[in-house]
Amino acid sequence: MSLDTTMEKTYQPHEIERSWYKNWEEKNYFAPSGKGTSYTIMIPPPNVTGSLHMGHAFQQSIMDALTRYRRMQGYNSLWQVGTDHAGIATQMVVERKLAAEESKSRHDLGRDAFIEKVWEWKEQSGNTITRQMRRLGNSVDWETERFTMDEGFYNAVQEVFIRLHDDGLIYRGKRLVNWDPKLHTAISDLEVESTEEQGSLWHFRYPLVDGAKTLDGSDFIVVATTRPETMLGDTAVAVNPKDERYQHLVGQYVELPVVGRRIPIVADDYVDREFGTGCVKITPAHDFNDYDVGKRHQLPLINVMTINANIREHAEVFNLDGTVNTTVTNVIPEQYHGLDRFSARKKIVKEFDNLGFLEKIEPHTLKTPRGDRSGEVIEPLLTDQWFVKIKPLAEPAIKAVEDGDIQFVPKQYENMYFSWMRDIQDWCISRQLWWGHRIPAWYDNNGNVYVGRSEEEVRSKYKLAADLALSQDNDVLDTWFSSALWTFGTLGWPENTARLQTFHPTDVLVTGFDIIFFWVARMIMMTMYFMKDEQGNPQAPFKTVYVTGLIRDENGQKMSKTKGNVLDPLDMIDGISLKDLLNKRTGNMMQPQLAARIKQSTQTQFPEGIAAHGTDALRYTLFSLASTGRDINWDMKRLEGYRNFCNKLWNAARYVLMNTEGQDCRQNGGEVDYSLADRWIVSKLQHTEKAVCDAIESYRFDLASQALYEFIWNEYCDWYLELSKPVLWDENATEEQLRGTRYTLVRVLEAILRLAHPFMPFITEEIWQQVRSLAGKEGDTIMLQPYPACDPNNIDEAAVAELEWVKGIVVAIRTIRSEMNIKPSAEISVLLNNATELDTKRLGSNYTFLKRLAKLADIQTLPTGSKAPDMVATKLVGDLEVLVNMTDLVDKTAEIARLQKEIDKLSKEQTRLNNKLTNDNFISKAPAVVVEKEQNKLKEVENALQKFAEQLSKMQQL
RNA sequence: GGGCAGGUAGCUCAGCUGGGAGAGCAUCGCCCUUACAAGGCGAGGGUCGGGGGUUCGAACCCCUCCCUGCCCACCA
Repeated sequence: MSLDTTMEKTYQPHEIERSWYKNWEEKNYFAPSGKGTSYTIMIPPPNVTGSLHMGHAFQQSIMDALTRYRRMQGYNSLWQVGTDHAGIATQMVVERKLAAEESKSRHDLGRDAFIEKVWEWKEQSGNTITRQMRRLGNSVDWETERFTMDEGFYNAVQEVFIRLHDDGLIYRGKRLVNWDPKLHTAISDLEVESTEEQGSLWHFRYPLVDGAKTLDGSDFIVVATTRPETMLGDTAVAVNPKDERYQHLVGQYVELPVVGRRIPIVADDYVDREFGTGCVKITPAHDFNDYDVGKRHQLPLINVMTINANIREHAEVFNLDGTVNTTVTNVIPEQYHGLDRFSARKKIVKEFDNLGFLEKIEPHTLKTPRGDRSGEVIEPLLTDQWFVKIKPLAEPAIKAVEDGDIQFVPKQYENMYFSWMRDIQDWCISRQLWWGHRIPAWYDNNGNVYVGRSEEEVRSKYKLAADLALSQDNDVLDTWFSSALWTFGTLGWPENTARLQTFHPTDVLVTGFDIIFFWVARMIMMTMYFMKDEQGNPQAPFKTVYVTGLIRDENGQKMSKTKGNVLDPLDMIDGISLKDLLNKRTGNMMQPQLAARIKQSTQTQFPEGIAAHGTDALRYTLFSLASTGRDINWDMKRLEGYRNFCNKLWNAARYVLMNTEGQDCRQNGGEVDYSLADRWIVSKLQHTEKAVCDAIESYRFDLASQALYEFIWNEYCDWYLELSKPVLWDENATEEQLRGTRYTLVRVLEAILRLAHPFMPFITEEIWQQVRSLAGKEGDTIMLQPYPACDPNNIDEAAVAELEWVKGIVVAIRTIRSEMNIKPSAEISVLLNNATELDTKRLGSNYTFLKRLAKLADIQTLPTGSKAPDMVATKLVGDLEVLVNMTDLVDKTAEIARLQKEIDKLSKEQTRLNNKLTNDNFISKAPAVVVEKEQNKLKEVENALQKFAEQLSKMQQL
């Protein structure tokens, strides 16, 4: 063996990873080959100004493994990369920066200058995430990188908007929408999160007029509300039509206190008789349910709030069709003007109290709607917005999943998809932001709307006079509107490009369950509307949606900045000092008061900071934890374990190189004489190849990584490398034997590298480069080598059985050694009793293996008729008795205890089997094979028991 | 209120269409054996959330309850 290999003693990932990625990218290996069947994955575009978190690392590792796997299998593989402009999120970041650095708001700059700032920020920070993606080893096609606001996407977005509008599927109207008073924009239903909060239920008296009385003679009715301030906009009180208490009052009026407006009492099924008082104040302009009630009863809409959710000086009054209502008074008492919602609430409650109209206040838990970005309480507000009429788009999208054209993995997410899609509401797509795709619509001074690509096109399309003044809509589109076009927009649509024809529809979408509605569903709808196959049928954007779980911290908590438990994937790759980690976790916090606790928990958990583990270890950990659909509780110990695994593979390669470099590994052919171990490991490799491929095809990356791990560590390293030593170090070995073992060592290692490459791209490439020529392979990179496939012809079941026999004996002897406290250095002799002809034959051909692996002075069969020595320790391998000679090492008590333990275990098993086999029902009803199996087991157990019992009594007599 | 997922060793999780439970880490021994101490060899540890049912046989199928997490929904 030569020790002059160039490999370091431990695996040092950092430099290797950097240089290989650079090499791959420069050589353009990530680009589709242009040959073979196409395979496409579209990356979920991360926020352009964002940075990589564990969720990205997880999903991208999976996409990379799939892409590398298919690429190696010869598919024309495209992993499309790109980033998202992320409207609200990006705009907020830049606004915050602007406020912090220049104490300016976006309004101080004005729209054009602000947008320019965002572009600057995008240029400046936009490559953070792409740089991080390179560190992960992602084999994305960088040459065709896209951005959701690049020129091509701009065209696609306009085209989609205009066509949907012209097809009657986009409309504009004054509607009640979810309004974020902090961000000053409408948001969609999906961007509203409801949280359970403690509030009150206020009971207000509304005086009846025209002499009306309740059944018990009161001249007022009592309404219950959680939002007193909206009473300024009440336009009715509703009761249930079946409610005997109030039936007679339907059609009567109350006079709204504070405001003095006469409003009707109406009957509506919406009202629950059991809740509150059974009387509900109706405020159609500030509550979604009330809006619907208002529609049914032709009530006017009175908006009492500004876009800041402050009380207006004059209410805006509208009819249901959005026209201005001039008959209802718009007066709001002066003392409320300009108050925010919550101050107004207090003041109104106080006023009711003063008037004697406050019946009572009950504590009440309610669901408060909050904006997912701002955290602000959302206010239903009447505004002019653009909507997509979604039902016609949803129908084919539902059918595609029903028919199995699109499959979710795991399947249970289909239910989630269906339940949302079947009850889908029109999609509000306009946002009152500046950063995004501006809506391609123009208005004249009379409020007429013209939709088109440009002012010029609009003028000609609608045949407008040249002097008609037009101005473009100020709003931008919901970010998800453009990302919904991702699968085809990135491929050149609306042009019918070659890329579009080759790579669409795509194969699999890998994403988190949290954006199934936001993105996946909308992508399916949009794609199916715009993309058609040759027969004109709608095309699905992808065949499979692989839904990943969330990565949580070791306690199952969601990782978040405020909890201070965020782990940066790059820190696990490159390592980070405690000091830097603390800075990262406590610096720039929105709630600085949390810093102390975060500091403490971080110090406890990472007293030394985080060590560098390398990309491959990180990736392998992610794969091993990726059982479908489950959230992952991150475990640093697992990461360490897989770092060790990388090192194991590295050292196995070192061993192989030490023993093969400069030697004949049959690169040029030649006769070979394969050892049992050679034939065994090649057979095991076939099984592993099948297991790994099957697991990848079914998206079970945990099973794939486990099969690979077990093969490499427990079979190749633990047994095969050890078994190769007696051959390689045997002075009497023939050239054919040496060649056979070296050949097998190298070839199996080379296959392992290819098999593992999709999971651990860097270490496999590095080692592969060194074994390539020894393994007789051509090619510049492992990336483009064929993926190993199981060949049943290479499976030698007889060799597998025989090697299992060898392992059985070796393990039996090791166990005796350990339990009898025999020094590892002591060479012992072993006898095999009760040996069959086959045992004897196997012993003959595996003598040197056994001697070396069990560290024996000698091993032989006990000749028939001769008596075994008295002082032996016994173990059974099937019917074969393994006897370790203890004459010089006697510890009678230990052996008696050991035998007793064996007997106890066997007795239990015997009882169990006996019970089963004396049960007539079992004998008569269980399948014959099962009965036979159990009978054989019992025979074996009884046999073993007898032998141990004999041995025990012998020992006791000594 | 409706729906989904999960509860298996101290921890994190596997367990394919029912035939007495596995891995990694942790723990406990023994070893610096010439690829690897980021290692080697061996050992201990589980009433598979509770209860009931189907079955010769249940971690797995059915019913029921308990706990955890998530999604959806208008109770003012």
